[in-house]
Formats: sequence, structure tokens, C-alpha cells
Amino acid sequence: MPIQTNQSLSVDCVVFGFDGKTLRALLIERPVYNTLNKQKLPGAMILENETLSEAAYRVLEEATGLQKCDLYLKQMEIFSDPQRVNGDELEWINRKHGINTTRVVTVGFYALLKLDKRTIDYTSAKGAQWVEVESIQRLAMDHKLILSNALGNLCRDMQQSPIAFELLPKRFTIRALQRLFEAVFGIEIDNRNFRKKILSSGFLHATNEREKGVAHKPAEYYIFNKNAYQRAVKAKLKMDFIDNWRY
Amino acid sequence: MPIQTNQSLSVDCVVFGFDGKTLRALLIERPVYNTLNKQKLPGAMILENETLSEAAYRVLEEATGLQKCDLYLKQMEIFSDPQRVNGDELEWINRKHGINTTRVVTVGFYALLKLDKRTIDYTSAKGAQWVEVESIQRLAMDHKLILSNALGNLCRDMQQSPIAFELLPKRFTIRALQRLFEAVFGIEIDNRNFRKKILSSGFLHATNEREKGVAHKPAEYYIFNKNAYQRAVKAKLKMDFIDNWRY
DNA sequence: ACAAAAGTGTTCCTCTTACACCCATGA
DNA sequence: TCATGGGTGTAAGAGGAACACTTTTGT
Repeated sequence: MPIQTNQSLSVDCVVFGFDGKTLRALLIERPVYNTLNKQKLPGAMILENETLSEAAYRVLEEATGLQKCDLYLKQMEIFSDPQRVNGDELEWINRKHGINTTRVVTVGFYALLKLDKRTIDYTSAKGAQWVEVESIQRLAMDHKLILSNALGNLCRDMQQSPIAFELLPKRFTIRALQRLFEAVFGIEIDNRNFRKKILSSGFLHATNEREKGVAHKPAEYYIFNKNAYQRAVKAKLKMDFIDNWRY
Repeated sequence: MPIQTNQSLSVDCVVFGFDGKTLRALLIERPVYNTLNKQKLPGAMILENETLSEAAYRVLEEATGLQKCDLYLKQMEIFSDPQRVNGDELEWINRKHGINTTRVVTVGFYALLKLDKRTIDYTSAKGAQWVEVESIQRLAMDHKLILSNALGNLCRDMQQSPIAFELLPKRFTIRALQRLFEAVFGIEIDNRNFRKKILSSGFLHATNEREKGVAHKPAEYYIFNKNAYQRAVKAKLKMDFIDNWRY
């Protein structure tokens, strides 16, 4: 079997947003072509002289209007099944790009962003939709698999680093943060214990500002104190750094 | 900028083994060519009709003589810098394979195996070496970067799943398990607390067999009880996430 | 008998968990 | 005044960290 030479490499992005209640992903519609599934993840072929993450940022700016600095991007698995794109789907891709490839290998990314009105307006204008992740049934090609993968990665990463804040506005309530964890992990969290733990971490800064116009006791807004977090990480390593030396 | 069409896709594997004291990685020697670095990771170009993990298993069987069932394989990042292979290195690759590619994108894998005599004999016969990971200074292309990446992945994964046992023989002593953690994490662990914790987990099964011919009290052999582990996994998702945050 | 590594218990203290009521606001 | 969700404390138990000596074997 010869070395594969006429393949193509693409990126596909699972873009997550949080609306305060449920986790959503951005899906784009494509013109119907034969019996193919209409909804797909935002993605693109890699260009010459472009890294994969550059390609991913290009896709994300096109899809959301947001720049690199407003997005959290993480590479996941590579999907390389020789049959993952074939038949009508392969024909669709070749026709769309005016190329003639026999195989497309894709690199999955997931992105996190703050789902504000401006972004929703932008995506709506492009005919894209923010769909509740739980309710997504079928997608084009193997994009459902990529989505599942992204959700697994998100769960794992949210247990290890404070990326939850990438999905929340700069000012947020503790309840919103809790609901985000509950939505992603699919669990219920005791509110008293959650507040105790998250506040005692020292990573949240109370703004002294409160919700307005809500028909209940207004919640206080907090801000994630990234510096305090990074200081804490360093302090934890402080005494261990000799042991932890890695070239 | 047009879509990249004449690239190649390869896999590179960081193969870890544990000799009872230190963590080692398998490096292969290549014939010297100009001023290129001689040592590199085992790797190969992807073939037509082959997935990336199939390619990785092919590389691993070639390098170690071991089959899929005797290896733990995990995909990591993809390395896609357009300049990651160029100049003499690119020429070396094109000459070696009789192809004419302008860009090579590679997917990093790490593999874990049980480092027994048979495997060491096999790799020695091929001129490959098991080098202490701590002492590896320079490698061909960006393979040093890939190795660093693999070590980071291994550290992370070993904290989250019982892959440590993939590096130990079926029967092992608790001391050996402890030394493995100490080697990978670069820390010292209190032996009494370690025994208490690992034994109370219920994942180890005592064999009632002991070391022979050692000049000290012989240690008992244990076996990892995978079923007990998998049963335990289903029962928990804790609020540890705040403590474990790392960027 | 000695050298070398295995194996063993207790205490203290922190962190986790479970649990129920009052508060501030808009309608 | 009622409906709604925000915000608070305590007690019991589990789990983690620190710490030193005895046991078994080969030489």
C-alpha cells in the first residue's frame, strides 16, 4: 500500500456557548444536496502555510465574528477513518472547493465563547443556530462523533482548569456558575457547599453590584480573578519545583 | 492562499517503558545524513486506507515486535507548523520514501508497554535504545517537543486513570508501583500512606506469592483488578474540580 | 551478625457532606 | 401578600498527612 498523497486535511470546530441554563453548540446549515444531512459543524480545509490552529481561528472568525482574543480554543482528536467522508459527502466537498481529493482527515477543535447578544445576532444573520447540545441527534458526516468527543473533552478540562469562565460573561452570579457546572456535568450541586468552596478558593472577586429588575432577591455579580488563580498555582508549586523539574 | 494539497501525514510514537527505577523512552538511530541529529522517535508516513492509529500500531509492531493487545496507545496533539520539517530534514524524508512532499504534518502518540526481556532483546537487535527520559537532550526534527508533550500527557493521564499498570508486569509489588509514580511525577511518596490508600481502593488483588532470591524480606506480588476498578468508576463525580484547576 | 528493603498503626486535622430556613425584590 | 430565587451555618464523618520501628531474607 503506497503512502497517502492526495488526501486533504481539515479542521472542524465544536463551538460551545452557555445561555444561563443550557449548554449550546453552534451548527451551520448547508444547502441541501441529495439526501445529505443539512446541519454540520463549522469547518474548513487547511491552507498552505497555515497551522491547524490558525485554520481553526479563521473558521471561528468567519462563523462568529469573534477574534482570537475573545475565544478559548483547544485541539482534540484527529479523525482519520479513510471512510469518514465518502460517496455523496466526498463529492460535495470536492465540488464545493474545486478540488479532487480521495480522503479527508479532520482535526477536531472545541471553542468556548461568551454568548452575548452581538454574537447571537451575527450567527443568526448567517443562518447558523445555537442548538441545545442535549437535543442534537444527527449531523453531517461524522460530526456527531466529533461533538460527543468535544463534550467529553470539555467535561474533563472543566474539572482541571477554570475554563468555565470562558463561557460566562465577565460579571456573573455564583448561581450561573453553578448552573454551568450542573449543565456540563449533568449533576446537581448543593448550593451552600458550592458557594463555600468557590468563595473560599479566593478566585472570585465580589463587585458589590447586583442584578436589577428581577422578581426576587437580586444576586451579586462576581468576576474571576485570574491573577489570584495564577498566583495560587505558583504557590502550590513553590516547594515542589525541584522535584517537578522537567527539561 | 490555495488549499494545501501536496502535504503528507505521519505518525510519531513516544514509547514509554519502566525498568523498576526510571522511566525510559524508545529511540531509534538513523544513518547519519549531513549534520542531522541521529536519534529520533519511531514513526512512519500514513498509508492509503489506513487510520492514524492503525499506522501507529504498525510502527509499534515494527519497533517493538509487540501486537496491539500488548500495548496501550493514546493519540495526542497534531504538530502542524508548516516549517516543522524543512531543509535537510525534508530532503531526508523525500529521499527515504521516494516521494516529493513540501510539508509534513505529524500526529503524536504515546504508547505504554511492559518492558520485559523479550522486548528489550527485540529492540536491541534493531539498534534501538531505551533511554532514561530525564537524560534525553536533543532529538531529530521537533521530536524533543513531541516527547515533552507525551510526558505531560502521561503525567496528566496517570492521575486520572489506572494506566500505570500498563507499564508494570502482570504481577508486581506495591513498592514497584510506588516507584513508578515517584519516577513519573518526580516526587517522593510516603510508603505507609501509599499502601493504605492503594490497598483500600480494592483494585489490587494479593496473589500470596512472593519475590524469591532477594537479600531482604521478600515482597508480595499483586495483580490489578480491572473489574473492581471499572465498577468503582461508575459511582462518582466529585466537586474536586476547583482544587484541580490548572492552565 | 549485619545489610537491605518490606511491611505495619495511630493521631491530628482538614475537607466533604448533608441538611432547612430567612431575605430581598417585582408583580 | 405572595411567588420567586438568593443567600446563609453547623455538626458528623471521612480522608489525608505526618511520623519510626519490626520483620524477613541473603550474605
